Amino acid sequence: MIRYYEEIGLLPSAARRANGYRDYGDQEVAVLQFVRRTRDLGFSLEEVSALLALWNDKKRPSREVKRLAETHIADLERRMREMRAVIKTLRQLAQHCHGDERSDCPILDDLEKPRAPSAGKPRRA
Amino acid sequence: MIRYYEEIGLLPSAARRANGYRDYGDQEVAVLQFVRRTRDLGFSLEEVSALLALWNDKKRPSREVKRLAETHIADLERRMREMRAVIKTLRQLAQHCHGDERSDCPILDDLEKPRAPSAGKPRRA
DNA sequence: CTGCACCTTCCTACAATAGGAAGGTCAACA
DNA sequence: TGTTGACCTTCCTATTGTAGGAAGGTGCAG
Repeated sequence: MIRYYEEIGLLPSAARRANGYRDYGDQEVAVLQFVRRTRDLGFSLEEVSALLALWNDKKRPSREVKRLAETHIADLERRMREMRAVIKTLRQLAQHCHGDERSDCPILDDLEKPRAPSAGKPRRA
Repeated sequence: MIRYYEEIGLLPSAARRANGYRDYGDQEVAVLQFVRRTRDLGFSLEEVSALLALWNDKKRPSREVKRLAETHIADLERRMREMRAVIKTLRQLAQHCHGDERSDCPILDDLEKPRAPSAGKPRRA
């Protein structure tokens, strides 16, 4: 993955030791940790790239960082709302299903119906 | 996408008209709607495939359908918990950031720190 | 010396979807 | 009648990140 990050330009090319191995010092490790942390917080690699740039630019206004973070939060919140609606729908369906030996099943009956649940675009939230 | 579903065996090969075009009757359209609906509810193509099989098997016990649905619900709920934790963390970070011309930013300061937020595996929920 | 654990590059696959390129088909319209 | 335009067809590539195999090099410990 680190090699991939390097390849797409998210990370600068690492320094090499005499044997060709990548050489990571404290500074480089800090960058890698930064990337992992931002990834853990759900930022896309593109957003991580932007955050790295902001991180490296010691004089940028904090407004820019905050804006990026809030855009991401809004995105996560939208996805969470969609997810919540889906869960609600599914729970209702499951609730009405006997779940025993009988073959009639309101879950499948409902899935036949072509209506949409909530939002349209993102299928897998 | 339909062509892809056909290719991976999710859907049976569609009947063809004289000119080679795929021919969909009411039954086939119902299957397509079933797939779209299950996709909208966040089931993976593999799960959709299983649901289709259950749908086609008129004599299967509803228990099996319910089990599949509940497994999926549990999965969605897990992902939602992770998402909620991430959002909470991000909101706290954003809250302490001035968001103005000043360059000091607690968001970036925090991102340097290598601790993990909650779960480990799924990065992009 | 040998084995083993690492590293290197290159390439492939995965989940799903989107869309371009090149070509065929058909109905409508002047 | 001819042509335009909206479809369809297949084939191939890109996308977003991650995972891992294959083949080969490096270096340490026994």
